Amino acid sequence: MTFICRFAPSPTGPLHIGGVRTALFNWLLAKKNKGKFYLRIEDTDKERSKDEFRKQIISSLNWLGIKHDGKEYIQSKNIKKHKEIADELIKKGFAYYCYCSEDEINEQKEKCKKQGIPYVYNRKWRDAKDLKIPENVKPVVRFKSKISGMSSIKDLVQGEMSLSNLTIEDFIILRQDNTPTYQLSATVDDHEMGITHVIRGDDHKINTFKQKQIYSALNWAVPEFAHIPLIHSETGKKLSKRDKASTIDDYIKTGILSDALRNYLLRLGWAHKDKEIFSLEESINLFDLKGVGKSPSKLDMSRILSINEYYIKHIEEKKLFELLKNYCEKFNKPVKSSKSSVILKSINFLKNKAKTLEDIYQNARYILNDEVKISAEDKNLINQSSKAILKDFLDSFEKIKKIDKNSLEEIINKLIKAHKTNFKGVGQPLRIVLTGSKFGPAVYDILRSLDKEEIIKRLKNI
RNA sequence: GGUCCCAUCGUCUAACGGUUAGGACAGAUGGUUUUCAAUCAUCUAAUCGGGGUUCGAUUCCCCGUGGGACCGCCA
Repeated sequence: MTFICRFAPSPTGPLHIGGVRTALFNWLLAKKNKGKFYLRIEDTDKERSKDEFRKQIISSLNWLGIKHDGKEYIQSKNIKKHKEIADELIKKGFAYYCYCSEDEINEQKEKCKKQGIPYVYNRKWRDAKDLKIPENVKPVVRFKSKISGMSSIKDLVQGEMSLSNLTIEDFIILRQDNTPTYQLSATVDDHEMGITHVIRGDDHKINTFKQKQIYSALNWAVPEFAHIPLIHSETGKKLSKRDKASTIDDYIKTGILSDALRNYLLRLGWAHKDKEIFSLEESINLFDLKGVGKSPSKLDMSRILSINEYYIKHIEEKKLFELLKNYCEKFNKPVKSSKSSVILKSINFLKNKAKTLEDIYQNARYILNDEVKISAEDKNLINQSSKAILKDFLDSFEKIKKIDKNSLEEIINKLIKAHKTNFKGVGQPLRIVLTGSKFGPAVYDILRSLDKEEIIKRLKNI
């Protein structure tokens, strides 16, 4: 069996992390089964669709490593076909013109509200042979939805879902301005693209019942559906664009690695035994719909950071350096080319206490900046005796020929004895003077990553 | 409100109807290192409630409770 999957976002806003996960699951399923993964831009809402969002969606997907097969489908280009299908449905008696004005509909809704009963369009024009067609109303086209019995769908994630057909109204497939609605366009396009598996958010469950009726009216093969639970924000609500960390760009800016985010998203609502870390290859091989849970899951930033930390520590250092360089360039954090080689050489310890690329950058600032700024608070930590230690250090340091662990250890151990202190007594003031911070890489690492003159300069600065 | 769906540590989740209910993140404690946010070790912590079915229920069924989604001429 061939698997043809798709991701069909509308370019009405930046892609958020829930959408990314939907795309990922579709892509994984396609790759696993050596099928196809298509991208369809659903841009039929002309008012809200923006080309910049289309671009943002594609670049977000690419950043995660998700590439669609073939060229992207632009839904609006297929409108003519959608209309033809609407006509066909009318001819075959599966759809009809409805001349109810918007006022009339609103009236109905009001009435229902007052009576406390749920609104469903009253199907006034469904079989209206004797009704007089009003001249001043442009009609919409409605699909003749089933009015009796039950429908059920075997969902690959949700299992059996069923509902009474009466709860589905005669939904609109062609608007007053003769443009197709989502229910029609998506169904026609999925059919034309030969989609075999639709993985989408479970907010589409009801749509599936509607769309399935269109499939059967047209005698089209119905694809398999898998409705995955939505991702909730940390506060437990539906993820919205207002949530801070909701778009891919937010994560890129934080300094999250794409492999880490892919791994996190994969494990959110899906599991394979006790396994936590999945390489790209393992993701593809091990992913299955059976492992997807039915309940919504909350976003957990500390977990994202933790997985990110893992990837930072485990990927090849050269690659990490490239990622860091790109990150700094993108976010306007200057890295002089003269410092580049030092950073590359030092990345093995700069990454040590870092959860994000931003953290690595912060750890590297003492290399990148020529001026060391020491906060007043840290300056207070350097008292008179610390100054004496630093001075003695400088004297001995200037004399050594080669900066290596042995020579440095010798100096520092002598100082510890001479000043009757411990390593901290020497190490902390040294770190503050050299980096401007109490925290950071090991003192020996710092000393070996800076030029001798630079160290002397900084030591004299106190 | 109507319809549909869901329910295991704080979070993500594992567990052919039989496990001391497991792992990871977070949290706590302790060790180590050179400051620590690194590292190692240990610990705390869950089957929403009530009924069934069964020798036995986290697992199956019903009811309740809680949460979510949908209810657009948006997608």
